[in-house]
Amino acid sequence: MPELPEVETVVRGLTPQLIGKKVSTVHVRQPKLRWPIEKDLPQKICKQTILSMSRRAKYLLIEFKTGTLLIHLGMSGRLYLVDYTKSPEKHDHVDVVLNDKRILRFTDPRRFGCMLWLAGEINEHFLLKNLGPEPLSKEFTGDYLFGISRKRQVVIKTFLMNQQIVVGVGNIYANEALFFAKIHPLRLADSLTKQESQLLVQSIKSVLKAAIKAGGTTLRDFVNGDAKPGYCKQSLKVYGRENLACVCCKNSIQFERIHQRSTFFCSQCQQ
DNA sequence: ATCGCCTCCTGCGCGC
DNA sequence: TGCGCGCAGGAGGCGA
Repeated sequence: MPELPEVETVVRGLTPQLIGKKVSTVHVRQPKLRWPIEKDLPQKICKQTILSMSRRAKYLLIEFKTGTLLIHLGMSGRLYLVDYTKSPEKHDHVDVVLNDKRILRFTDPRRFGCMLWLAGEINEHFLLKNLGPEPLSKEFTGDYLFGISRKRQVVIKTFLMNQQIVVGVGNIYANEALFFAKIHPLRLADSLTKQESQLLVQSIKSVLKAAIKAGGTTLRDFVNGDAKPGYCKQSLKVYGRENLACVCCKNSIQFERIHQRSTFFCSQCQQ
């Protein structure tokens, strides 16, 4: 489900609901996630008050006085509030029960997500310390992308999805941003000109901003915290549109698997 | 240091 | 209707 816009949507939806709430109890039904949930995680956050909530890359961060709860939604994770009377279903792995009789519930069928307790300086944590800049920040510029891509012999699409280069760009938005920038996904990172780098960075920013504005992209059954369907499949210009007409030149959209990931592009528009 | 491949896991849609 | 197969929004780890 989640790339940056989806995670951002979840954070924005949940933050006002969670700030100031106190954790009553925590139920961990399935600790086997991407990294196992530590046995003492419940006691770390019980009786503590949620101070704030934020996002770094595709990680959700819930801050308490003594540390931070870090959550990643993986491919299929969801984090949402339910009434405490709603009984858990098959993939509802963690319930954080709040003092207002609501439950912050973590559901993740594929279990590629994670939930970790970080004490102290979070940016030193191994999952966070090597992350690249936020795509919507002022540090992410055409000059930056141009510089960091020199001598890099990886195809540009894979390069964009490398979280050490820039965070938050997943498979859908990598496809979309390359289409907007008219850059072929199989180009080597090193081959981009400065001008193309500028255009690509602008494309990434505008694609992500539009998706955030719409509340994330809905594929299959994803709904955000308010149960709004969000940015829809119809807004995507290339992703999932194999053999359909390019919105720009009417040529048919190509499909290719690049590094095990579905890639869609217009071979006429994207050079 | 960089790159490519494999892996974790379940659900779903498709073809037979 | 049921079965087997391949694929799905992520990303760390390993060997070359």
